[in-house]
Amino acid sequence: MSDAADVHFLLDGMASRYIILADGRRVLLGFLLPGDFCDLHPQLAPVFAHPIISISACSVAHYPRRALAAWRGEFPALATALERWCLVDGAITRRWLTNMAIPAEYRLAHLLCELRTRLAQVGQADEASFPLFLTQQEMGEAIAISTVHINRSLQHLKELGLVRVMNHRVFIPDLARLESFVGFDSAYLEPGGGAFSRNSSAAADSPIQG
Amino acid sequence: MSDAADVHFLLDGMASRYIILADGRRVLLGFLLPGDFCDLHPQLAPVFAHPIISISACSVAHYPRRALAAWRGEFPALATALERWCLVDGAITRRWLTNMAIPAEYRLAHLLCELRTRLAQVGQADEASFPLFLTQQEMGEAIAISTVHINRSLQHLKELGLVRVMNHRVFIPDLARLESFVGFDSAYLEPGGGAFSRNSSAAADSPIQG
DNA sequence: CGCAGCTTTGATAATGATCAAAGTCGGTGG
DNA sequence: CCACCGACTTTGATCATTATCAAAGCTGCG
Repeated sequence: MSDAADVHFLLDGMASRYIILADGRRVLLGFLLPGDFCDLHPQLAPVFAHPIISISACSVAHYPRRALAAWRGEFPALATALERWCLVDGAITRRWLTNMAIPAEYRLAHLLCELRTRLAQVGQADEASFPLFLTQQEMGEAIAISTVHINRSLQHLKELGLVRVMNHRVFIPDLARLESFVGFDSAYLEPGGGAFSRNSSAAADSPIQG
Repeated sequence: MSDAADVHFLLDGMASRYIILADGRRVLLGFLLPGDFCDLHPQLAPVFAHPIISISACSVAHYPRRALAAWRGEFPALATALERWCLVDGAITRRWLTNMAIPAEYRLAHLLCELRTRLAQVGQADEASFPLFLTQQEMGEAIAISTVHINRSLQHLKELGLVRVMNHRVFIPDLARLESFVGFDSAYLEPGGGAFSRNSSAAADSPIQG
């Protein structure tokens, strides 16, 4: 079907970039949501490619690389879109890295905030809930936490009344409270957005700022 | 001197991108070595900028952003260089993220391997040694490990005979052994390089592969 | 029904953080 | 030249977070 020389673009579903460690463990390096380019980078350097798995059923569009390269000159808007995605992708990765310094429970809450915001950007989430087809094991692989500990962290978030989960859907009774709990600021996900965040006052004990 | 609208380019020294957590801790998100662009991204989205500190005395060149933008069309090679740097930068960040899943000692060893390779690329390291002006605290901030634990991990690497440190210089008695210890593969740092790694056989117990 | 995959729970172990204090070293001022 | 100071490193002791192991409950599905 699709050629290795194509560029892929996720239309629907959820996928993830990953890497396998020597001991067999898998590390998820990011999630791809509808609208994201799957493999932009490899056009310059195949060696950078990370394999991708689908998390839920996905539909994908693919364009010949050559055409894409040509379009970049012809349609500046496309070039901007590509660059924009590179930037957001990089910002997300740096945020994940930043979050490795905060405790498991916060990292999990942050992941949920991030996914909700990104899904909302593509019309698949609102303030109160969003679909999530990750297993707890996959969540663990994404934020470098054992499955057992994910389970306990999630339970604690539930006990705190910050989230609820029902058949593959996360419910958030009070989004502002959840976001303030982790000090979540969506600025890094909104390159077009203003330079100032809405979420200006995080809780005094929330682990992130900046 | 330099205008906020300039693009900066590190000529000499070492600098680091960082973020400050709510509890005051600092997280280093990457190191900038000679030849690296300091703040390419912000031209599209100021909100993504992470502050930068100099680790050692640095010299920096700055170009007006507008000129750079213009040059991109005019000189494809420059455009390629910029993209190349974006890719390497992203690859490094993803590798750091990957490494958060492996134990402290390996993470530290990996950082040393990475810095050596990058410094070698700009003629500031050879197989046996390289200059390093990081304090142990800064190393800890880079790989999310407490200062005390960095000290102990480093000591252990010394005991294993993998590294030695003398006045701001890291000595590596046997580079192949150190790299195989962590399963270090420099492919992600060499976008121009072949698709296959030289370092094909990592030690059976090394924590990274792929 | 019964299996497979996922979640949940309990118990124990390991990694790494934190706290406190002492030791080293280079530089600076008297 | 020496004493002191500040920044960094090292050590010891204790604590916390998180991993690991093992087993039992769930749940959807063939």
